[in-house]
Amino acid sequence: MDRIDTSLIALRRILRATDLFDREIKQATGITPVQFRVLQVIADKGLATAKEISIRMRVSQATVTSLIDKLVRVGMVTREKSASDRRQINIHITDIGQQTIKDAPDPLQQRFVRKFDALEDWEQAMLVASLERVAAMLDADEIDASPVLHAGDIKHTHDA
Amino acid sequence: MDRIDTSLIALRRILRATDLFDREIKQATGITPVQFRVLQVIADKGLATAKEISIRMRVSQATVTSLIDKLVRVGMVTREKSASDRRQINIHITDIGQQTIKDAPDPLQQRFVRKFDALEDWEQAMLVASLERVAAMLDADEIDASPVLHAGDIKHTHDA
DNA sequence: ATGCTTGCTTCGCCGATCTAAGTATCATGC
DNA sequence: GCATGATACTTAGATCGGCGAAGCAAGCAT
Repeated sequence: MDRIDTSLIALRRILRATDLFDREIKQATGITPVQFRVLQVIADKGLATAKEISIRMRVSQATVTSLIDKLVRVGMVTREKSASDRRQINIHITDIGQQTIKDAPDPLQQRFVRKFDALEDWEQAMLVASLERVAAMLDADEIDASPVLHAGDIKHTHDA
Repeated sequence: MDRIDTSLIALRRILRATDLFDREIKQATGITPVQFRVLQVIADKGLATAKEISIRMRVSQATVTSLIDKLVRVGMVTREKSASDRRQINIHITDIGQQTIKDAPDPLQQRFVRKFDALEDWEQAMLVASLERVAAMLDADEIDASPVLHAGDIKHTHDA
């Protein structure tokens, strides 16, 4: 088996792993991974408009509306008309929502951090370099700097 | 320490890139990414049973049935009862299906292969090692390299 | 004031996914 | 040989995420 195959298989394993972690988030939080992501986006600044969310998640506003509906229903966010522009709706995260994010285990990252810490220094350096390399290889050219990822979005890190 | 953040960000970029490629597949092939994956699995050996597919893709058989239905409808695969075990249905890929895969080879793979080939030998070796390492780090423990994974195998963290 | 634009919701639809409940077939034990 | 149970698949019915089109409400521009 050549290197390319090996690499691709490893990549798929990585993707699959994130996929599995999606399911864990669902278990842990009671909401779906997608809804959780919305919650994260809102939590990022404490509030957000539907438009912002739809852009960051690259889905339609219609989809955002229905996702917000669900989060409102379980009391994790609230809708409030913007004072400055009454067309806009500010979506605020509630204490419950905040707590949900805080309690969410985020196993993908935890696992990664734990194992990463255990590596030798040179190995860490190699991994970092390699991951960046691969990311650069795969990145579409026009990707903006603030990715919001699927797969439950590896959170915690204030990404740049 | 910053290496972790850097790594996580790179990981996100990788995941995001694959997400974008999903959409490209849809565009290029006319079928959905999921259906395309089914097609790939079948193409892998020329034929497959529903059971095999459901295991490899980690979805229920019911899901596979409906996906196969769609591929049959567009003439990319055919169903044929197995001679040896008449409970089984062998799903064969048709010329059209074959052509679809050929014409729309996984763009992720394409891009990766192209860039990978351009790397120095030592760099290729490093990437392979690193990707495998990361995959191993992220893989749930009970999930292993090769073949079988049931949906039921996925452990949900009760206490850990 | 009239009309265009923007932000959000509603509506009707589809795809992927699941569980539960079938149907058909095989494999075993008696 | 046949009843019992396991296997392989399909059907039925549900939920969720997603979309586009149409609608409504509020700003903006001329």
